[in-house]
Amino acid sequence: MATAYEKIAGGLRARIRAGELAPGDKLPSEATLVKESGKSGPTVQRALSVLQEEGLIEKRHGIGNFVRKPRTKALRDNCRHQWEKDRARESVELRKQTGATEHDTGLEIDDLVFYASYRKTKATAELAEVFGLPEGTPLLKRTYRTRYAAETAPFNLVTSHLVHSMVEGNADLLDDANEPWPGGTQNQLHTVGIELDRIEERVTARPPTPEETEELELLPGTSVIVLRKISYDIKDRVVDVSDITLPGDRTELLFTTRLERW
Amino acid sequence: MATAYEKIAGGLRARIRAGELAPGDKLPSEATLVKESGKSGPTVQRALSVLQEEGLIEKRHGIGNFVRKPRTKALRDNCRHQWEKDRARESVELRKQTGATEHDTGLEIDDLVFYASYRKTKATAELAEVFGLPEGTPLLKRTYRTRYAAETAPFNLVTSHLVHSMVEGNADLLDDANEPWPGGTQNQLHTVGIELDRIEERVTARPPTPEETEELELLPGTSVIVLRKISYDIKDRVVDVSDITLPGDRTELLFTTRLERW
DNA sequence: GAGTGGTCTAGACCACTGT
DNA sequence: CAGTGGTCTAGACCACTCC
Repeated sequence: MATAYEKIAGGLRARIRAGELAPGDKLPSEATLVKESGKSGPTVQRALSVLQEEGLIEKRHGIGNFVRKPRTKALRDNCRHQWEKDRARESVELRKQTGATEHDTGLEIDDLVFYASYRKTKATAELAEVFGLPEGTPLLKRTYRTRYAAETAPFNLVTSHLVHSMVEGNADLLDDANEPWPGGTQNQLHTVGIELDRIEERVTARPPTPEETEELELLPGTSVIVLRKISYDIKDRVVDVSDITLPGDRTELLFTTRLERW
Repeated sequence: MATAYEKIAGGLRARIRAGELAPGDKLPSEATLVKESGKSGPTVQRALSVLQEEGLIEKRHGIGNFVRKPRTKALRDNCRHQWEKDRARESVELRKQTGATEHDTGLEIDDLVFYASYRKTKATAELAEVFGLPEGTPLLKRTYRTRYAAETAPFNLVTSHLVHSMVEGNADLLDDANEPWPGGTQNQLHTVGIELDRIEERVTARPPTPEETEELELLPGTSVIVLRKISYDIKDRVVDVSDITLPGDRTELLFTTRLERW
């Protein structure tokens, strides 16, 4: 401790936490901080980049440094799975009205823009183990991007894997032109006689890769939530393995665990 | 784009991803990189600090820079709640054997070291809203640290809030000297006639604060998972609000959602 | 053009690690 | 002590934003 840049960063951090510098406020210019601290430009910049990595400030080139505002978080509720299951056997008309994402966000379907792309692949060793199938088993790999119509960045990156032999009975399921599919994956599986029993979701967090930063338009000082979702059918087979990347500053996951009564 | 430090970082990142530099391997020394790149020392250092923030490398002062190894993750399974509820009415002897944490990690109770500290506080505006009670309502604030006996850093930071008037009927519940309490919070609540109906867990992620980095002994380039756990009793009252901070590189949360049959 | 942040250098000096 | 990374400077020059 007590390096020059840590002192400068610590002073500013204290002022931000005390509310003296409120979210949205402009920090003193770097030139000012150089004068006040008596340290060099690069040292002041280092202090500021520490605060940026902590997610406390946002640097805007040519404008100034600002206290970062908390972003409103989109909720992703695990009741979405039961909700989607309930609708999987409804009529097309009803299913067309809204999907699970709209259910979470409370938005109309027109507020969302949706991209999907399918590809046939073979199971890697890692995926084969999760599916409990031999390496090289044909899979259908599906990638999705969903974003608000009003924004440019998607709010998640999704890669889903289905077992090819389980879904090839319905040729419509192999063509990404049919996305967005009314009723979602659970309805798609229903068309080939698959009913889900449970969904496992494994959650962890890490700093974003440069590619994720790019695609999700993340600011420096943001983490990503990484979610692996595994769907089991009523015969206890793994039918879908999805990897989902979510921006940590814009996402909140909600899981409700109901307990049996005494 | 295509700045000097980005090029150097990009080259090393590519070599790491290709496996040419495997986890645990030592990177070329900074002096070597200066020669190879023809750039200055600080520029090379900047490239390396980018990779550090991404969690790709680990800097060891006086030794070298190394490709970071993935850490083994402790699993936190939401079935722990039902498991804890089932044990809440068992005998003391049985409850003493293991707690929910041991259940998750598969460890013996002697492998864990446990700290707890209680304090009486008043509800802030934010907590009051979650509890659905007036601001200033007396609460029992409990902070916990749990760590492996073999390690120095705790694997989580927990702050739990109970409504004081709900638990003061049993004086033992107000004294942190009684921790670790066999059977955990659900048994504690059982002693004052409270049965839980469900648990809501809200999960998000962000970079750690300096204090969290310190307490959890996090390396630069690590995120934290922030979990707010809200416990509802069978009368639909909020009885516990806990905030839990977990290291992103050592933790995996597992949530299983069971679906109703058609 | 004035103001602000971003990149980069060349080199000094300090601190930690292992022999 | 040699090797390696960490901090810091003084100043040059570039890039973006706003007026």
